[in-house]
Amino acid sequence: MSRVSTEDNGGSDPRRAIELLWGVAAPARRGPKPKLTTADVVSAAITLGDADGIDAVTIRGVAEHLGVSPMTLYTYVPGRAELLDLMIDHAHGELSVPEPGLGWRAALTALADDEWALYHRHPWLLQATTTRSALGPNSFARYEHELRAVEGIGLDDVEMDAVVTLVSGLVRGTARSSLDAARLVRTSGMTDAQWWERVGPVLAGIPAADPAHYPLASRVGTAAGQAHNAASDPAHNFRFGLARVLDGIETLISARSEGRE
Amino acid sequence: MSRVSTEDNGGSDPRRAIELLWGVAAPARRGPKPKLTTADVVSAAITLGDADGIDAVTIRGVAEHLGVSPMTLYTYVPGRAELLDLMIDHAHGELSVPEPGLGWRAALTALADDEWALYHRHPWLLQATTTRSALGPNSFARYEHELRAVEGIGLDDVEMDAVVTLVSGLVRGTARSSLDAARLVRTSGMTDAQWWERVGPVLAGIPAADPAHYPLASRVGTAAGQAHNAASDPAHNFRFGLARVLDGIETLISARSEGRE
DNA sequence: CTTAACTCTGTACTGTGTACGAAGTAGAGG
DNA sequence: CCTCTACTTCGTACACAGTACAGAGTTAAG
Repeated sequence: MSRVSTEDNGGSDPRRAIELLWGVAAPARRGPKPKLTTADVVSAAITLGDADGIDAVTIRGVAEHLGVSPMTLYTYVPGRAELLDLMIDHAHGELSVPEPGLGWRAALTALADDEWALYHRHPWLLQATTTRSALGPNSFARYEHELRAVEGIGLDDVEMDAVVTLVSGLVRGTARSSLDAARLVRTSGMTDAQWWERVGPVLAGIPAADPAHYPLASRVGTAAGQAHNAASDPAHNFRFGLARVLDGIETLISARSEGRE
Repeated sequence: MSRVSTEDNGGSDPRRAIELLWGVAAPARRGPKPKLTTADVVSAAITLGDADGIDAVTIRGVAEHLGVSPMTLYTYVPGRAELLDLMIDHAHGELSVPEPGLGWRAALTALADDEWALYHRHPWLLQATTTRSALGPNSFARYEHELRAVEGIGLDDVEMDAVVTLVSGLVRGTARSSLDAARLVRTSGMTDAQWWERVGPVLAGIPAADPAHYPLASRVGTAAGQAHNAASDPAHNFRFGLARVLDGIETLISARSEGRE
């Protein structure tokens, strides 16, 4: 199956998974010396994922990369799902903390830029579901830093949570488009331009697809396409979206401070 | 593999796929009467997807549901990837057109609500990648209607495109969280509350996870959790996010009209 | 009637996660 | 030192994917 994306865990024992995330494993008291560590496995998996996407992160693949038989990995990791969770939290450890004293707008921008870059370094991050597995130390720390950026600007706790979730969601969404587009170029071997050269004529031969039926779509689509030199420009969508979202947050903050004065 | 999500096409012949999307297939001139139509296959696939997610949409499963052998489907559809594309465009046909004359804010809200509902009716939509396959008639029509909502309010073409992409991206992102959360409850058999009952004690036993290390995160996380009666509330995130985004767009529109006056 | 196009299907190949059980290793208890 | 037992490693095997291929059966065109 030519598969490409978000995968997730079934309902395995959460205890073991959390202990692995936080690195609290009682070291083995007996038996042969392990050849590997859980960290080795995670790091090999990340190498594979960076190179060829989440689908390349197979038990067999990781094992081969480590020079070990597939079943050996189950000593270090309960299963593939938990391995993905470990990869995710590990990658989030690469995120840097924004300089303090930046002001909420600059701080949120820095966080967003950093996250955007992270997803582009590790595209598989957006191919794996996070829900409920954001319980690792690095994910916790990230949330803490995001909140710090919007603390003391007149929002209540629930609003602070909503604001950082909103910004983070924007980054995830636009980065996802960006990565999907890049992957499509790779897998299809065609750039956007080449693709349209192939597809344009086919579409032109279909009466129902006449641009006259979609006047706005064809005008605006063409304009946007020319402005960006591509059918879509996720980086622009990211910057544009962030600007709008921050403006919207600003409006909220103003409303709150007016209400109090 | 316990898989859960966005999948996509490799690099198959786009011509056949587009002809299927637009329904321009030269009917067979010879041979036995087909038992099925492509529409039958698509509709069976959607039934399966609605019931059990994208992973339930297997060639074998769809074939069985239709009472034919698996290989038979390849007469109607080039492969699984193209079947997903057809499902996507078909589902987008369910979207309604907003009443005309609503004003951009109400119109965008109506579009967003409609899309939000669509994703909840057909959760598999967000498990399948759309990029470059948004070439079907219903996807085209949708883009046209979105643009109509923001026409004539002082934005240029590139901005109009960016605005509808932003709103649509917000819906996709928040809906995705919503569906991921719902699926997790289903697959794990635990509600959010039950989950935290299991996980809380484990986390409490880990020194590094001491709330004191994450003061803001624990305060705000707790507050948000209590306010929503759940660890996260995607529906609230959707409404909150949409309000912020629309405010941000309003700021842009004001800036544009001031600049021109 | 012949032929060519078309539908349908059984078999088979590759690749996946992982359950199971056997084999080997090394510290703990005596 | 010997034995036990926890531990690591790994070969085999199973269920389930997508789909390539080849053959059999069916129908309209010439």
